[in-house]
Amino acid sequence: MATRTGRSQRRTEALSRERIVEAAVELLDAVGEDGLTFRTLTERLATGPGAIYWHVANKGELLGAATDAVVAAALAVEPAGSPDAPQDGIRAVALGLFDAIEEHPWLATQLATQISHSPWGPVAPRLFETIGRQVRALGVPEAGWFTATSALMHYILGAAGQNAANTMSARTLGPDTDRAQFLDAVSTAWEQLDPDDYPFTRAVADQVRGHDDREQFLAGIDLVLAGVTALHLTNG
Amino acid sequence: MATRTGRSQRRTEALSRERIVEAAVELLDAVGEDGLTFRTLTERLATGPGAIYWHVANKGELLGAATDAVVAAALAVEPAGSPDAPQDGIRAVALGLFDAIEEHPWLATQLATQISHSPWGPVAPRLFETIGRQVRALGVPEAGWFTATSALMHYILGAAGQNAANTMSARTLGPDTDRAQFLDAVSTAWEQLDPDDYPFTRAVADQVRGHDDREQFLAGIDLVLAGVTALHLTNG
DNA sequence: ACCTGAACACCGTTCAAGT
DNA sequence: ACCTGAACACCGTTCAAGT
Repeated sequence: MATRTGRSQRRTEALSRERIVEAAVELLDAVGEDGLTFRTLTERLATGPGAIYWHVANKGELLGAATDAVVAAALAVEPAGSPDAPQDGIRAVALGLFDAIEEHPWLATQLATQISHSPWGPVAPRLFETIGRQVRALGVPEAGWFTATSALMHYILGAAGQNAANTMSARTLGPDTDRAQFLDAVSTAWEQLDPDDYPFTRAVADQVRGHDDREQFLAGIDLVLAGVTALHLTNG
Repeated sequence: MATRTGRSQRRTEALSRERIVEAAVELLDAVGEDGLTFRTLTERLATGPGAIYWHVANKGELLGAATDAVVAAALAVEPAGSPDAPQDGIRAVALGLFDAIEEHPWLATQLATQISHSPWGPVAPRLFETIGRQVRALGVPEAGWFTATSALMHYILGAAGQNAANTMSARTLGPDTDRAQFLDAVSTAWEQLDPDDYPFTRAVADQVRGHDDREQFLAGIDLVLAGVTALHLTNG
C-alpha cells in the first residue's frame, strides 16, 4: 500500500556529484525550492544523507551547483555563428536565459542568491563572460565593456525573473489560467490602487494588458542596447 | 552569570506589528538573514512565539513587512522639488536604493524574493511607482513608460545588490579590508581565470581595479537613461 | 483581545560504524 | 574510498491555557 514515489528502489549506478546535482535539479523543477530537502533527495537517490555529504559540502553548495549546471546548459545553446545583425547575438543569449528561468522558476531567486552570496563562484563569471563577448562583438570600445555588460546582465536577470514570477502566479491562480488572463488580473489589481498614492502605476496598468511578455522583454533589451549605442557611438 | 543579550528584561511597551517589524530589521542588520529566527526574535522582544504569531501570519510575511518598511523609508527621502536636470530625479532615487541596500545587505536577496514570490505585494508597486514618476518627469511618452521603468528598476536592483555583495565579501575577508583592496582581489581572481574560457572577463579585470562603485553604478544608470532618450527622443 | 510556553513535525548536518 | 543510518541541535508553527 505504501506509495513508492519515483525511483525509490535500490540504486544500481554508483553515486556521483553529477547524479546528485541532476536529481536536485529534477526535484527543484518538480516540487520547488522548499520541496528540495535532504530527506526527499535521499529518498529519490535511495541512499542516506551521509552519502550525499561525501560528494557535496552542504546544501548551499548543492544549490550553487544546480544553478550553475542549468545556466551552463542554457548558455551552451548560444549559436556559434554570428548573425548579420550584431545585436541578434545578445538577443539570443538573453532569450536563452529568459527561457531557462521560465522552465526552472527557482532559478531566478537562486541566481540572485548565488551572485550576491558568492560573486566569485562559477555562476557570475560565466554569465558575465557570455554576455560580455556579445558586447564586444557589438563593437563597444573597451572602456565601456564593464558598464554595458553589467547593465545588460542585471536587466536580463531582473526582467526574466519578474516574468517567471508572473508565470508561477498564473499557475497558482489555477492550472487553466493562461498568461493573458493573468496579465489582465494584474492590470485590474493595479487599476484599483489608491489614486493618490499610485497615479503612475494606475496609468500604466492598461499597457500591461495584452502585452506579450517575450516581446516586452526584448523591448527592454533593445532599450539598453540603444543606450550602449548612444553612449559609445557603436556601429553608427 | 547568564549573559543577558540586549533587552531581554520583561517588556514594558505593548507588542505591536510595528515593534515586531522594527526588531526584525534590527536583527537582520545585526546578525543577517540566517540570524533572524523566532527564537532570537522572541528573546529580543521578551515574549513567546505565540505573541508574534498574533500580529504576523508567518515568517514570510514578517520578512516582507521588514523589506517594505526599509524600502519605504529609503524612498521617502526622495527630494520633493525637481532639480534643473530632469535626470537628477532618477539618480536620486537610484542612489537612495543603492545606499539602503548597502546599509541593509539582506535587502538585496529579500527584494528579489519579494518581487518574485509576490509581485502583487506592496514592495513591487512602491518601487515601480517611485521610479515611474521620474520616468514620466523625464518627458518619456506614455507608450514607453512601462519599458523604461522596468529597465531602470531591474538595473538598479541588480547592480545595487551586486555591490552590497562586494561590500559584504570585503567584510568577510577581514574587518580592515576596504573596498579598494577587495576590488583588487576580485580583479586578481578574474585575471587568473582560464584564458581559453574567460578571455573577455580577463580583459575587463583590469578596469575593475580602482573603480569607484558608486560612480560605476551611476554610469550604468546613465547608460539606461541614454537608451530611454535615444528610443523616445526625450528632451532632445 | 492579547499573550504564554510547552509541544510537534521537520530540517540540515554529524559521525561512529560498516564495506 | 565510499556509503549507512541513527542521533543531534535547531527551526517554524500550533494550540490549549491563561489574563
